[in-house]
Amino acid sequence: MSIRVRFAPSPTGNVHIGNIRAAIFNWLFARHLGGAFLLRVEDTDRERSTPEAIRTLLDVMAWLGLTYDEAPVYQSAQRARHLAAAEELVRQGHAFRENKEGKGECIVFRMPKEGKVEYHDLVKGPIRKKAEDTQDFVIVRSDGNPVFHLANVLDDIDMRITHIIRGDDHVENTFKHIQIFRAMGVEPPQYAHLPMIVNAMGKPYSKRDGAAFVGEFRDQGFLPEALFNFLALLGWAPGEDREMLTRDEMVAAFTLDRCKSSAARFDIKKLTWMNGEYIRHLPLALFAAEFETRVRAGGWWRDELPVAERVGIMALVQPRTKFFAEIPGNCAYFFHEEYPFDAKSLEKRLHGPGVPELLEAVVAHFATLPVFDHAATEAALRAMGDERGVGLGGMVHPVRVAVSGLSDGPGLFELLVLLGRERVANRLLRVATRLRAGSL
RNA sequence: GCGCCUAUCGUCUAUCGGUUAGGACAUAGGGUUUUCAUCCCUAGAAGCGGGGUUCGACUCCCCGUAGGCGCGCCA
Repeated sequence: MSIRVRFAPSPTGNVHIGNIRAAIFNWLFARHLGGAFLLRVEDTDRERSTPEAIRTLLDVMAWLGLTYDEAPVYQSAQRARHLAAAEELVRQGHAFRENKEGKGECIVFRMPKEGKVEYHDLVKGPIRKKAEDTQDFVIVRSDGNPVFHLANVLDDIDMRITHIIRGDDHVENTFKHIQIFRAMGVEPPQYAHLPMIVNAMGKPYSKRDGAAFVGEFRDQGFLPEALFNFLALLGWAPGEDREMLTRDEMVAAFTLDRCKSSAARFDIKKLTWMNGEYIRHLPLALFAAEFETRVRAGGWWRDELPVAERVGIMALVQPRTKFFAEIPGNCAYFFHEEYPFDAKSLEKRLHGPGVPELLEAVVAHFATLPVFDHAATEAALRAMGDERGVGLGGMVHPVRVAVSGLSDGPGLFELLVLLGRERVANRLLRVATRLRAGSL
C-alpha cells in the first residue's frame, strides 16, 4: 500500500512554527518513502477561516517548498458526508442521540466501557489506557455541525491516509479517533506524535511570545532553506553529527524512529547562526534580489549606481549578514552622502581633539598616492599611524566612522577603494568641517 | 483531581548495556585582522533523585520529583 500523509491545519491567518514543523516532518516522511503528501484545510471554523487566512497558509507552504501532491481538500465541503456518516454510526449503535445540557439534540459517540485501548506510536512507542478512563464524546453538535474528531477521521478515511504525523497534543484524541475508524469498519492508520516546540522559557507558545509565526521569520529575512533545516532538527536528528543539510539529504535521512519524543526549545540564536551560513552560501543573484528589496524599503536605493559598484557593495555585505532585516540599517553610506552617524561611534572616534586635522591630513596623503587601492591606502594609514604614534588602529577607527558613520562593517580598505578617492576625500573633508563647526 | 506522555552540557542533539558520554549553537580565552563578520585553536559545560535487573547501566523496570498534554456541543 502506498504511503499517504497529510498536513491538516485550520487556517487562522498565521501559521505557527509548531504547525509548520509538523508539515515539514510529514513532507519529509512522504518524500523519503516516495509517498504522497496532501494538504487538507480544516476550515470548519467559519469565523477564522477567511480567504486571506487560507491564502497565507498556501503562501507559507509555497515559500518553504512544502509541495503537495494532490489538490487541497477543504473540510467544509465534506459536511454532508460527515453528517451522513454520523447517521450511519447511530444506526449501527456506535453513536446515539442525546439532549445534553438542554441545548437540543446532539450525536454522541460511544467509547468502549471495558478492556483497554492501545496503539503503537511510531515515535512514542506503545500507548495505552483503560477503557474506563475514556469518555463518550459529541460528534455532531446540537446545531447540526460535525465536531473535529468526526470530520478529521472521516476525511482521513476518504483521503486514504496511512500515517498520521502530528503534534503530541493529540495523543489523547487518538484513542477517540481509533474508535471511530473501527466503528467505520476501517483499519486505523499508523500514528506518530511529535514533541511540542516550546519558547525560550521552555513554556508552550502563547500569544504573548510573538515571533512564533512563519511569516515573521520571512519578514525578518530568514531564508526558507534555513528555517526548514533548523525546524527539521527540532525533534529529529540524522545522526553522524550532521546539521547543515540540504533538502535532499534530509529526505534521504528522515525516519520516524530517529525522532525524539521530548519537547524542544526554539533557540533563535542557533537559527540566526544557521541563517547566516545559508546567506553566505547564497548565489549572488539571489542575494542581490533580496538586498535590493531591503535597501529600497529602507529608502536608500539609487538606480543610477553602476552595476559594478552594486556588486562590490554586496560582496562586502553578504558575508556578514545574518538575516536580511539587518540590511537597510547598515548600508546607507554605500548609497548616499547623507548617511546617519551612530552616536556612540561619533563620540568615541570623532569627538576627540585633533580629529578634523587628522582627517584632513589623510585626505592630503591620499591625494599623493599613485594608485588608490587596498595596499596603498593601508600603507598610507600605517605610515601616518606610526608617524603619530597612534598605530594603525588610531587612524582606521576615525576614518571608518567618518566615512561610514558606523564603527563596524567591511574591512576599511575594501570600503575606501569601493567608495573611491574622490568620495572618500569629500566625506573626510566634510566631516572635518562639520566637526569644527560643532554640527556633528 | 483523574489519565496519558516526557526527562543527557545554558540550548538543539548523538549514544540503540561496556565510550575519556561525541557534535553544533551560545559563552570564555587565544591566533589572524583596522572594526564587525568569517576562519583556526583552546576551555568550561550534562546523564533529575532513589531503588532494582545485570558481571556491567545514560541506556531496561519500579517509585518519586519536575514539566508538558488531555479531560469542550474548540480545532
